[in-house]
Amino acid sequence: MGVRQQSVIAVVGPTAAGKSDLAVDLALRLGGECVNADSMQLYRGMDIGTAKLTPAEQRGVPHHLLDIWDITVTASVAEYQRLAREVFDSAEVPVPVLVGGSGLYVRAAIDDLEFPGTDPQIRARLEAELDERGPSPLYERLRAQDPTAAAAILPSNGRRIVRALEVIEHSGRPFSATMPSYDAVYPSVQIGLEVPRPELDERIELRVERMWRAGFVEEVRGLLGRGLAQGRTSSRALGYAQVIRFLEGEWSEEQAIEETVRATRRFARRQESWFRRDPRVCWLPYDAPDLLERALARISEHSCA
RNA sequence: GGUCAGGUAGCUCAGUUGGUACGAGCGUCCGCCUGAAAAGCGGAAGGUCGGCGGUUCGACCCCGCCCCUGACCA
Repeated sequence: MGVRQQSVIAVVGPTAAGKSDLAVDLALRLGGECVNADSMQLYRGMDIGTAKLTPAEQRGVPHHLLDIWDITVTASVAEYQRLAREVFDSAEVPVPVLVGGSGLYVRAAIDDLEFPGTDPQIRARLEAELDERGPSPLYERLRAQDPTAAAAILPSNGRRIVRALEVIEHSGRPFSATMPSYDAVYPSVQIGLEVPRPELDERIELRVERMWRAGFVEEVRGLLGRGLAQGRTSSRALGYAQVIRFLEGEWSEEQAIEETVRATRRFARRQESWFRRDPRVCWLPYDAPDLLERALARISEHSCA
């Protein structure tokens, strides 16, 4: 991995805060290019429900890592990390503007995170066991094999227990469950967009309604014909999961809308708590009239005073 | 006007045959997060049990009156 001279600019924050637009503004001013850090916008065909910028909205700024995965493939942070770093390292991208609300993806791109590999066989076996017996026996095993990891993972979190056991078995080494410190491999300036809760909640509701008016249900119907329901990651995307339940007759359309709003708000809270934790993020009010100038100022300071 | 059902956490509702409300789901707040991360997981705060009076050592649970909601009858 190369070490850049020029910082990576990252625009982070909760969903519906206006990250994409600010990223384009920044790219235009800095002669940069956008790099997507939104796990769902990586999928081809998931446009309306992920609030993907249209070509017109991209305003001529090149966007990387959009539409690169088929909806049937399972997402992978490690794979994303490789791709993002390829872009960062490319000479043709002078100023990368990383933009997206997937916290882990942002960190995978810029920070010192190493993913210890995966083994489909082991994974499948552990997952089957989780299905049959629940997390307890798996957790007991983890406690015996890697007490440190066990201490950091809750006994009820089957998913993380499985991954820890997978890593131990696959790599022969303990699963280091401790969060790495915030060591950037790529020098970066992170701009966080801050939105007061009531406004954020309202924006989310409006955005969901706008998606429906824009033909979200039709988009999902089309994707179902291309295997959306089989996509392990894509079928669980916010809004998509809810529309699927509507189309399968389990929920009314009203219910699907309400649930999408609710789930999106919950997600936004999780995003906030993820990004809040990172001391490097420079928070700016999303509606500041001079938002762009302030963001540029932070970038040139290269710090968050 | 009468009869019946009901008024318990922000919301929808459990529950106590009288002894300090085991409440639940949702919502809210907070947190965790290394190959599914728009996923997965955890914690906390919320109630003078409609009002007033009575019976009782003691009432959210019993009695009376009142207020509100819904259904039905006139």
